[in-house]
Amino acid sequence: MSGGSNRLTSRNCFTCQTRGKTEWCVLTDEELELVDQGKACREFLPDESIFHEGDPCGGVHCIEKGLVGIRKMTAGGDEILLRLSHPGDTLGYRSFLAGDDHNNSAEALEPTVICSIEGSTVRKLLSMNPSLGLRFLRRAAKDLDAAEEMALQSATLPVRARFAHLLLVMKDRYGAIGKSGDLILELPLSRQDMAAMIGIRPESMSRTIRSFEDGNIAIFSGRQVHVPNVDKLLDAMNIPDGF
Amino acid sequence: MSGGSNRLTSRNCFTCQTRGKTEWCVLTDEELELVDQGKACREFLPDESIFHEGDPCGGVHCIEKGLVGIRKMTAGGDEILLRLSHPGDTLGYRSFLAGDDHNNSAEALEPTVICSIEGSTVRKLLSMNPSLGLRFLRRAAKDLDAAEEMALQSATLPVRARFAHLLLVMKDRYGAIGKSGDLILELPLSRQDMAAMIGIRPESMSRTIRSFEDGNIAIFSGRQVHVPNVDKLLDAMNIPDGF
DNA sequence: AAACCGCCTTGACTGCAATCAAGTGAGACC
DNA sequence: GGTCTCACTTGATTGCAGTCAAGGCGGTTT
Repeated sequence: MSGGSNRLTSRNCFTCQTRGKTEWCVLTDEELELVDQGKACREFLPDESIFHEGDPCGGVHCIEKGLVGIRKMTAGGDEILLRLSHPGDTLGYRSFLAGDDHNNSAEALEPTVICSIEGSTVRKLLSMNPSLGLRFLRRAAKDLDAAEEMALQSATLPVRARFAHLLLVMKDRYGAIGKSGDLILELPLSRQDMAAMIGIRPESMSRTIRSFEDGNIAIFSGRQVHVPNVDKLLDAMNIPDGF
Repeated sequence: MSGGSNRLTSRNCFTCQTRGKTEWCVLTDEELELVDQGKACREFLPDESIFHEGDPCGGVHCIEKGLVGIRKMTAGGDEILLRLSHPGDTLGYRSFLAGDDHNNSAEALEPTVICSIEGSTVRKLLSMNPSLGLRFLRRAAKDLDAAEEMALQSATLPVRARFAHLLLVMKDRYGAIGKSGDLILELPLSRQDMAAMIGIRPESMSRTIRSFEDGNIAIFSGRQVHVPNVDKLLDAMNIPDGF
């Protein structure tokens, strides 16, 4: 898939740092051996494509290291960034299970290592070890929740609120608490990718950032964000409604 | 859950008409006996609530008959209709699997019969019969796809396009072909529920309908829709983009 | 019959975000 | 150094959908 400049690399599932936190943690040594034999690992640089919407889906892809953006586009060429995927996340399981082609694209946002597992191997594992399926089921349930939450938001909330929400979500993974209880975010995204995450144009992103700075809600410099008062950010989420 | 006027009724899983098309079709007679014993069936009239957002999720609910709307609301009180669920669909499996409270509400839109299955029974079945989990996994994959499609649409497409898309989706289940190749839809929804499905206000729904009628794209009378030319409806989906 | 209610429609207005158009600044390449 | 490109910003304008307000229509109640 996606023939390109990405390089083959060699990895070992048994010593994989991230495996413990993934769906694959339930595998026995014997089953893991199967994965280790059958996988193919590659390195991707930022902006390199891992797979494209419409590509046939021949298996699943596990992120060992790096950061991946999942994109999806409309017929008209508008694109949104559906979500970010992190080490331990398995990509393409949805399309694989549904037996469809990939219905979205995955692209490295940072230097990334991906281990790809053949569909036949995955099928074998699912029938050998029922726990694996249940793990993925739980994972799908979570993803579904997130997707519905996002649909709800982009259907009902104005841009300011969506952006405030985005920053608050980012806090969990990319935030750090400063000395005086303030919040520092080190975002992994460009402005246009942030715009794509909440489904707006870059110009609107720029203006929204400006308005947050004017209101002292958050100060942006490059990809670093300084939030003096998290409560003000929470307020920005709730402006539209009177409760 | 949802104590109300809904009435108990008695059903038999072994003779259930819809079971063959559901995830439960993989159960053995022995396993099905477990379901049949443990289930509780109730009848709901239109507008009656099956469960509410925030209710504890004690199991899953299978629709035997009728039509159910899945709603979700924002902090501000705005509500959208996420999807319709039909006989054979199992409600609440997401919250159940994730171990959360219900994160959306289910409400009967037509006279409906619901069979509820205890969480403990479901857990037992999932461990007895691995195929059941895989079935639900495939189902979750499909739902996830639909949810992402919807998120994409409400983030990027204008109201006209979203409504055209809705009508086209409705075609599959509620459409019939007229004598001259035209299309007749018998919608199961009020105008305000259609508005809630695409995340707009009833006023905007009304105006959009009007504009479809003015453009001879579709004629509405009550819940019946007459589409003289499906291609025009397809066009309405693609107006925003130039390709 | 009259009053009421919820659903729907219509009109006037407002405001938010898209669009169009320029301009800035930083890094890559020659 | 110079220019090219690309991400980002800013400004001016437009247009779509939300809001507010009023009225119609059908069904039910009294």
